[in-house]
Amino acid sequence: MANRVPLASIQQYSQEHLREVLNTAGHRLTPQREKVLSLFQRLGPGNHLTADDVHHHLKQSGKKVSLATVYRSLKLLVTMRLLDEGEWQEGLRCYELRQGGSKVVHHHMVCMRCDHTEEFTSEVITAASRDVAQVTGFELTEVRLTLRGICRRCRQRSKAAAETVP
Amino acid sequence: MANRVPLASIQQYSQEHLREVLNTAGHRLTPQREKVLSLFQRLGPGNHLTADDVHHHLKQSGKKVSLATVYRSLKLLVTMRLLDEGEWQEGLRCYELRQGGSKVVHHHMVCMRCDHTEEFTSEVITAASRDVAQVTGFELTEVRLTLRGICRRCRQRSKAAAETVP
DNA sequence: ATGGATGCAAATATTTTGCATGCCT
DNA sequence: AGGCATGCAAAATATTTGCATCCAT
Repeated sequence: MANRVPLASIQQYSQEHLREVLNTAGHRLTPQREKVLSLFQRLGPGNHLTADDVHHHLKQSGKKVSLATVYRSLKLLVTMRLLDEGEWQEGLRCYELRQGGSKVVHHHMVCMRCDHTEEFTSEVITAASRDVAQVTGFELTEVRLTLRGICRRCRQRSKAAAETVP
Repeated sequence: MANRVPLASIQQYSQEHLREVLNTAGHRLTPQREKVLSLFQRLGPGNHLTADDVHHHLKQSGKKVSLATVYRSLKLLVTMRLLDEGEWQEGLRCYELRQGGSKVVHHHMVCMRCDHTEEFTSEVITAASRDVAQVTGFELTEVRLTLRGICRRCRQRSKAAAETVP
């Protein structure tokens, strides 16, 4: 039987595609930009990295890219819609691989206690968002939903603690 | 006929209520904290201010609160659930008055061209969020949805421009 | 060739913190 | 009174920018 590769994680942009995206917008595909993006691809979708994280990861892999360039690259890759920017952990500006060009919308559920982030998709929410946008005459580019609360694991943990010390 | 006051905007916490909320959590109601919060109440809900904005506004009103204290107050008021924190304009950490203690959830629709922000509510989205949370065993505290795109006004403006120069 | 991109370091901007003093409870 | 809160200034972070040099197109 052939190896199975989860469809959802096939998100490798070919170098050619990357070059085209950048060139079309008057930018260049430099080794640094490639390194930054391929880091996100290596880690897979759902990983949230700060500029500093990216810088460290790259340094550890022996691929040195200056922090300034990391900042510039992240900003560019966001405007190129290859990455998404968000603040998932309190006060940290993070980046993640963008999923299939605004087709696959995914949302986040963040535990305020342990900071664990789960992702999910919801047709209902996407549809509802489209409706709202349409009524308002808004041309929708991006739907981002974040649920915050306490995850199952943390709830059970605190429940157990409460029962131990009644 | 008596004066009409839009119900939705009655969001003035009394000093007593404030004091109680803070004291219960072991904090104090200081003039500074009151000033910060009352600024948000003066401007009304739907206003997004950075720490620096708050500092300036207060300074202009003759009420001086040190920037450090503004930072400390904002952080505290967020944990007290009196304010909400978010990044609506690219790269700016902003705060706004929290609406009716997690009962009235409101979402944001941000125009990427003119940065104008509209707010809206959606029962469908709220309900769907609750469902997702329940299925996952997640105790939901906060639902935050942000739609990004181009607002009607900007779309019309660019359409008009396109027609002028065919 | 040539203009955008990078690295470095310096400049800015943002946020946090130590400490003496003040003031809410 | 006692301890949390403030102001100030300094420190720690985070992000941007000027400029000489490099390199993708």
